[in-house]
Amino acid sequence: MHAFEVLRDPVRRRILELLADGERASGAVAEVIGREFAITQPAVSQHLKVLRDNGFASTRVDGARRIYAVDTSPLRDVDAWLERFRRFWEPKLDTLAAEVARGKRTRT
Amino acid sequence: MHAFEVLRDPVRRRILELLADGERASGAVAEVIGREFAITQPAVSQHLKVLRDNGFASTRVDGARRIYAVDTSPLRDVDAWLERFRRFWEPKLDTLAAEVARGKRTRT
DNA sequence: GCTTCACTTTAGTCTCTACTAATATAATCG
DNA sequence: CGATTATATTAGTAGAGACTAAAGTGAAGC
Repeated sequence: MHAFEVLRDPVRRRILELLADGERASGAVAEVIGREFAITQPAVSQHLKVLRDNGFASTRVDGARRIYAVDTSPLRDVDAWLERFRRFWEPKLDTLAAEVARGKRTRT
Repeated sequence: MHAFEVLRDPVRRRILELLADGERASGAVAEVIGREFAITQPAVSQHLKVLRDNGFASTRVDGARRIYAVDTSPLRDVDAWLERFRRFWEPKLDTLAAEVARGKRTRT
């Protein structure tokens, strides 16, 4: 599944925002998301599965809990796709700045 | 419609890539896309409409032709959303470089 | 060892969307 | 004007996917 298809769903985007602030147990995510979007715990679990299956999140077992952490590699793909459009809104960067902005390391 | 919902479709992403290289008539887009994705002209026209309606493209009339140009403002929203995740893959930039990378103008 | 808690998986439904075929509109050309 | 070219719109359909309810799995507590 393509990164943009995963990110299409507002619930999944919100889950990633939560995880960006630090890892959380499935139940903790379900509690917040369930409240914000009025969906059930299984629904949240299904979204977590999509995120897992597509490399957006990883899990760690802690007793009966599953701790989720964000994995940003697919987001980098999105960032890379945007690359070709950035010149439309970052037109005036000089060469060095452009290099840096493009993520090309300037020193080790 | 949210930017990610628009970008979810690979056809629409490809159209934006084409338009990023320069404006094109609807028919020219339909010709390339129709060949690459094996879909009809009306299907491409419908995708162009979605892009128009959501601010990803603008049109100019040229006789019987409609010339499409990319409009990147919604892509900037995507870029902005990615912002909070960038620290995961751009951890070592010094302050100045980070400012530049973030698009905050350093002069003027 | 049974009950409870934390979470996932499955089955079924309903809505949404991308598509084709057909039709409409509107400019150009003979 | 009538035919053709360029493009958009409409109607209808099939498939995808997000949800709920219910059932399954497995660790923890008494």
